[in-house]
Amino acid sequence: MSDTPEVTPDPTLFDKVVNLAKRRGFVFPSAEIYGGFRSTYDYGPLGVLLLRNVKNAWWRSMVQLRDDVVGLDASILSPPAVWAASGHLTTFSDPMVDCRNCKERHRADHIGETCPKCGSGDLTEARDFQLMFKTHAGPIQDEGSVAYLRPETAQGMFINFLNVVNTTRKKPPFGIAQIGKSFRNEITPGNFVFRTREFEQMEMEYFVPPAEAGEWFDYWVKARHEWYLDLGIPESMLLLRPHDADELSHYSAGTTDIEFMFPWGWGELEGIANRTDFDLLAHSSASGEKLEFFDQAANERYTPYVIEPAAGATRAMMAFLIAAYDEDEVGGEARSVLRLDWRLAPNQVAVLPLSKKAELEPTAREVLGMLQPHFQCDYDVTQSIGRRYRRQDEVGTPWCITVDFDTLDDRAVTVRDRDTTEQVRVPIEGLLANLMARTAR
RNA sequence: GCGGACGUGGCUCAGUGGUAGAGCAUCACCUUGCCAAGGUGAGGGUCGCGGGUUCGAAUCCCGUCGUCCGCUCCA
Repeated sequence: MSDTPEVTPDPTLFDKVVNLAKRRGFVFPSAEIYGGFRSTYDYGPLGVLLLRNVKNAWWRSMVQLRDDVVGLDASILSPPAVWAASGHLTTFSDPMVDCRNCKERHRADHIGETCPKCGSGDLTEARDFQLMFKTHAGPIQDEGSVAYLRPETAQGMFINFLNVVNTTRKKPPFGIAQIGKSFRNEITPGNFVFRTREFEQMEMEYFVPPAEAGEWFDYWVKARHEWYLDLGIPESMLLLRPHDADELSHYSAGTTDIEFMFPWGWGELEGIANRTDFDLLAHSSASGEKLEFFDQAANERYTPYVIEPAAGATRAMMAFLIAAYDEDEVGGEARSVLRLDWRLAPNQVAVLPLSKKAELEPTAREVLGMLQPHFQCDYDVTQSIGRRYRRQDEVGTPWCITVDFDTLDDRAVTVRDRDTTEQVRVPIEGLLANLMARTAR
């Protein structure tokens, strides 16, 4: 913590971004017409595009651009045996006591007969806090039908370790990547989509020979840090924070968090953990299957160590939104701009006929049809062109294409850039090439 | 789960016991035609939900749901 950069959180930013997200259709509270449902959010027309782009960027960097990582999409419902073996059934269940005097809550196993804050002995009975969502698979709700919603996607990778090894010919070092929903009964969800009970993870389990665990750990910390930088988060808003020994989770021999300067302070985006052989050994002994790798060259059998970069997709989306939020003044008027990387922007291109007059529409639709196979496009004819540029700025659209009356004669359109507001006249026939060149940065 | 604050059209808010308002936004028409122009008109709220007090409740009381802040918790 001593090397924490000198960056100050900006609490007003939280309201601005949350308000923008709601007003422009990124994120809505779930079940809003019924009064809402705590800690759940729905992703609207622009939010689903942004979130999907975040996940696609992760998948591209972790799977598509590598030959040592393969993908997986495992089930969310799973039997108790998985969570008994992983340790979650015990460590995700905390007996808690409340102090009736000062109202503080503590873990029963962390305190004695008295409340550490006020010294009172007037404590409630220990109550069990089960942090996993429990349900029943099948219509009969008895003990034999108990199932859990996964609290992390990681176990899906571990229990499919043999399946992947047997079907892909991968050898350590190699990884299995997965994006999907996880569920935790957080005691205190909050800060918008930062901590929710239902959330989306982007996790990768990288299996390595035990002797190489240290160097791969460093490799992934660096690689993941660079991913956020590459997609536009300033270095000053990111912090690499190694965990102290006493805060390590039950499976970890070492963890480094990538934290982001949220409006309320530093918050975790991603944790890179050395899970050692904890999980494979646990499932091995619980299931009776040998979750090992046989190294032909060395003629030896071993249980790989696992380096895990585990990121929150919804948190990352929020971080990109906050980092991209900007305001500037045009002609004395404040305007807000999302300076999102084009790869993340909900819409990359907006096609805007200069006027609502009918003669512009066929050409504008022709341009739209030409760009849609390559870019997510918006099409907007309502109100003045200046207002439409600003609407697009506010949701981060990098490029606007304006079709005007000259276009009908010269077959050229105006390309307007979000960040520079510069305009260039481009022939329709060269438009796609012009835009492609803008994406190559 | 505890304590505090709060909940009025899509957004920001005014209205503190007498039949719901403003600005912005949205839509239509006219006008304009490259950086939030103007005009006219329209739609939209049983005031989070439920109950109570009262002749009468957005306004007072109780409950509940949700949001924010602080605790507790946080793989």
